[in-house]
Amino acid sequence: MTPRLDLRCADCGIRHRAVCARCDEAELARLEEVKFYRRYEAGQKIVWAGDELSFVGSVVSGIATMSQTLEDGRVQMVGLLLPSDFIGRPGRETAPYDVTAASDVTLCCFRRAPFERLLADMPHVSGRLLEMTLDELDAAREWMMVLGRKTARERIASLLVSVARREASFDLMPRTHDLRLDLPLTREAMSEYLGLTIETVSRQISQLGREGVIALDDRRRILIPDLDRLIVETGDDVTVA
Amino acid sequence: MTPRLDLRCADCGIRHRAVCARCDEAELARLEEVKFYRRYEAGQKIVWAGDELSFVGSVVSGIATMSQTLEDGRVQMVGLLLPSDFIGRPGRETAPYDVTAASDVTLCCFRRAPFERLLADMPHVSGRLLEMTLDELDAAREWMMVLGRKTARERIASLLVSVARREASFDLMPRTHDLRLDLPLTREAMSEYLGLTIETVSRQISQLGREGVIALDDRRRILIPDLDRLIVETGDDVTVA
DNA sequence: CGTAGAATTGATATATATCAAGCCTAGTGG
DNA sequence: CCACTAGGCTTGATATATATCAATTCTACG
Repeated sequence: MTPRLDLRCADCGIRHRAVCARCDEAELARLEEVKFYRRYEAGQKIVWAGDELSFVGSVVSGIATMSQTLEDGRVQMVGLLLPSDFIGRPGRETAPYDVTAASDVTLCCFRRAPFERLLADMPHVSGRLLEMTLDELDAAREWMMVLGRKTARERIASLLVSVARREASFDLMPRTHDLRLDLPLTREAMSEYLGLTIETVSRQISQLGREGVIALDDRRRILIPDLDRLIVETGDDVTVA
Repeated sequence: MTPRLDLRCADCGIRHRAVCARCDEAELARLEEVKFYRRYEAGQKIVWAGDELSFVGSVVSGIATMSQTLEDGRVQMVGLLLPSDFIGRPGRETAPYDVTAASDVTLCCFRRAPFERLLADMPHVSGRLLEMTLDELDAAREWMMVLGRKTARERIASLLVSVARREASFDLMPRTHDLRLDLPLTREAMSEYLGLTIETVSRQISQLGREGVIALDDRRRILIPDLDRLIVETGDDVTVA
């Protein structure tokens, strides 16, 4: 599970989903020359909002969160960074958000300036980055619906389903039985993502548990006996989803 | 104010902000060959969610809204499209959201397939599109904070400030006196954007009026005597903003 | 002038926040 | 090995912001 720090691109788990997904051998070799890995322990800050962003990179393993804080301390998570997701933005010097490791995290990094130069003459990278950015934009908009219009229960269900979907698309095996979700988020992190308080998150999770929609293994491990049932609880249009 | 439908790119008001912003003469000529204009009246649907998206394009004048609807009718706006904003996404065949003209709208359009081909060999366009998409992503994330954590009053203030900022950056003249905002949105449209009900929007606007933070001209025309005061009401960190 | 949609305003209901207490669980040190 | 602790979580009681329901009032338009 823990990738070695001298991982070759060819052996990389996110090879086919990250910014480098469309690169050929020669292009990979070029990236390989300048990439470097970084590791963070659960809880560590990866980027501070407002600081200079000296590097960009992809999440290789683990989960990180992006969040924004108002003066008075209110916090809103604006993104959940799963393996293959990209951190940082070309053409911007300071980070707009805090990025924090929710679990142990490994990043595959590039110094920002050289990466921007690569972008200019590797359309396979810039094209993939555009595609990923458009996907993120869709995800952000879906989340606007969650935050603006959904009930607490629907928000919890939406979070679980969206993570379940991402995990499922990773290990493509057709799951015959219960989906077991590893969600390394504290109730506090969930509340920050969902625009709720810890207490409301806790109550709704308990409630869904009591009703058998989900089952709680460990406090951070959730069992989904019937994904379709959970999807109904998201409030989304089932036909589209 | 109303652009002629045979507008030349060189005379176009959004020339320096839209996807074509970085194009040189030769590139513009190429776009000019395939572009076409469309006009919509206030209230008209421009795109239906789920339908095939046969074209992409830029807002030349007017305001449009992007929104998403749940089965049970709950609506959330996920974007406000002002002049120079781009509609549609290369590499996707069906529209994920409804797009509606809030005022009379003129679009500068391209058929999707040819546009995608252009993208491939005009890095000035694809690069600019990436940049615009990253900006939209930031805007969507800022809105997640609004929807997840801000009070009704702060939401109203945030909407007004964000539109005021966009307008101000258009006519760059240093405003010496009151900012006059033309906001062609019904209370319903605002409530859909803000994740509130019409009644709450109305009450908060009245309240801000009573306190002199804003003044109401016409029902759709708002006067901002002191932008800094309004910014305080957004709850945002003033030092950053 | 009359009508319809938009907006305002008031009374009340309700979902979620807030305040508060106690309970797990993993890790620590005696 | 076993208290002991601290952080995370759960649960309960109450407060509150916003939704909901309902009645007017505006405004534009035929």
